[in-house]
Amino acid sequence: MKYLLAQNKISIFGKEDFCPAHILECGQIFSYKNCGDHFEVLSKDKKAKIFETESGFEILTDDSKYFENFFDLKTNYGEIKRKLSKFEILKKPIEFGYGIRILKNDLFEMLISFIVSANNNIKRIQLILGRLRERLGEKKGDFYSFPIRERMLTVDEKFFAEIGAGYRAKYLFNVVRQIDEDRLQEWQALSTEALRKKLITLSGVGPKVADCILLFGFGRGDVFPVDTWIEKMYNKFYLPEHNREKIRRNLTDQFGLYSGYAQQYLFYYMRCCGDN
DNA sequence: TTCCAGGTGCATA
DNA sequence: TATGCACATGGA
Repeated sequence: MKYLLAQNKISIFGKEDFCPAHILECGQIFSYKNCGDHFEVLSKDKKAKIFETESGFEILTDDSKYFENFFDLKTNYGEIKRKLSKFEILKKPIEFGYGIRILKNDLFEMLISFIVSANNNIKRIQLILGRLRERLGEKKGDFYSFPIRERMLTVDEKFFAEIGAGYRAKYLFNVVRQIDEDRLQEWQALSTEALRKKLITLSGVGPKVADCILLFGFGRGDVFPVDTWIEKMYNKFYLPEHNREKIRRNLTDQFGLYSGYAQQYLFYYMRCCGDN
């Protein structure tokens, strides 16, 4: 995919490997808005607006370098889709979600966001994270940044319950006392398995949340987060199985280094047209 | 009213 | 190591 980087703008040429609706609505990010004629995306303390043009898309932002990495623009998704299309089960999902790209989002934001996501629905996750930004973030013009860890250390468990986190309030209160942004960055040096083990030691982080952080933050394509939708998919298209660890092992065995990409096409397809 | 949502923690055997 | 239950909340 061709694109051009300017000071305040990224121009995307072509629409085959980049679709804002697919990228933002496939459940890997919760801080975005469909504004009708454009999308708005928030990541950390930054914002971008995406407009469709005749030849592709334009991403308007103060930090085009950040969003070049965020949207993983250097990776060739045409090639990934070609490789994965060999699997019969992925043909329709890839056709359906052709414009998906796996984001490289902020690590701390992913940690907090996916702890909130556990046993929760996407609408409510968005609501809770929006309140978190408004209450603890910094005002940046017309939006609020995602709060930094230091700011989250200043509130008690009750605060997280008040913004709607429910029983996950305790996890959030604990996890900001276990970890900081610097430590997360350092963990990038670890192997996926070692990193996964570290993440699972954190409060509110189990196998599924760890895999989401690995995929959408650390850019590890060799993980396959198994949630309720993937379990449904597996039971429909593979075998009757409710042990999520077994499902995970079988799917990572099948898709290897491309597990995370396969997972996103399948997840998006199941959520949008699970009845077909 | 009950079920479900991008599950995890903890007790028990 | 494996299984089962409790856990907030709001929409369908």
